[in-house]
Amino acid sequence: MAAGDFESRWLAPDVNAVWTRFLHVTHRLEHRIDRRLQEHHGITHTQYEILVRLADSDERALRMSDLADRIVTAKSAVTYQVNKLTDLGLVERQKCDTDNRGVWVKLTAAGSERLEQAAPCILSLVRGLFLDAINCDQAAELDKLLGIWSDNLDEVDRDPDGRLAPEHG
Amino acid sequence: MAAGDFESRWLAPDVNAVWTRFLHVTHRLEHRIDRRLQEHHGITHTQYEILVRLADSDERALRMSDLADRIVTAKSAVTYQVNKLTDLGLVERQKCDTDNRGVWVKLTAAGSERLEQAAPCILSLVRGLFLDAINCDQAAELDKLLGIWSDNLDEVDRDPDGRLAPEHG
DNA sequence: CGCAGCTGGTTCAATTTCGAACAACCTTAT
DNA sequence: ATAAGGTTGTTCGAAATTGAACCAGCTGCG
Repeated sequence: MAAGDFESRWLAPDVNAVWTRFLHVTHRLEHRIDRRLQEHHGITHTQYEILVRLADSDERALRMSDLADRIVTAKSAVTYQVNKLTDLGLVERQKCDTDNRGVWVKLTAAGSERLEQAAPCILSLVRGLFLDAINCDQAAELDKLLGIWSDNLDEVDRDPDGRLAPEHG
Repeated sequence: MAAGDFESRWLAPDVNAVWTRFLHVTHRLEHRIDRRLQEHHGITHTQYEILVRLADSDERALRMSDLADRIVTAKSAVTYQVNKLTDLGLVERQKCDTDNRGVWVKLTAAGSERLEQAAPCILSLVRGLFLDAINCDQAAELDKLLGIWSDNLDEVDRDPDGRLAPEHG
């Protein structure tokens, strides 16, 4: 088997190591944040992310689908979690005047408060684990990489099985 | 509120953006790989990862706990998935002679074959999405970052709530 | 030896996620 | 107007994940 042949079906060992490590680290990060959040603040990482996205938005409200896009889950999962958060009083649904199908999910005062309680704890964790390790240049570099990956994902979303663009065509 | 005060509780906007983007991209990647794997090869990403870890190991076998560490899930999830893979004939359990509690999970010929079928499909996706975007220097840089993050995670695992080392102590 | 404590793996109930199916509503074209 | 096609959000059943409880076997110390 030719070297190029090998390369085309498998990954070079070092590159493979980076990928494996990437998966491993992202999973561990996710896991650790989730655990900290649940133990100290009684909410899931998903729920926390919903609160954050809402707080970051104009009017502190977002549409269900918009939320689903931002936290990258199925719509049904958003319905499920918004129900939970509503029960907790951290979030409320409001009718959408311009679209009768639509629902605005809005952060309540209690939700805002809960977020402000939880955020420092999580942000210090994220800083300690993730951000303190990189300087400005590296952050910029990483951001650039993330941008490219994101664009690539957009492209794959348009053409999930890569039929349209066969090898640099 | 002083600027430093703000900084200590929240993240600077640009750094925050990197973190948000990181979460978003990693979730999308995960999601896309999972989907491709299920549609084309009828196995989950978790299951695929198990096969990969086994294939990468001496004797093409690993202990249950070892597997749990490598794919970063609860032990019970490994039990569940190994049962599924056993039903599919892709994996088999073997007694451990040195420890009667222990179980070796071993890749079967069928498992090996299935992995060889699925791998190119996934690797080309990973390449296209992730790896082609980075050159050697960037890969090295990323690997270094991942190493630091991993070390930080090790440290947090030893001291989950950061009581022992209060602020650069 | 014998017993306390630890580790490896499974079982179980509870939680979360997913995708498909669905109903309601918007949009566009004719 | 109206019919076709796309969106929005919910419901539902199936699958996956988790942590706690548990048993069995190892380890170390008296």
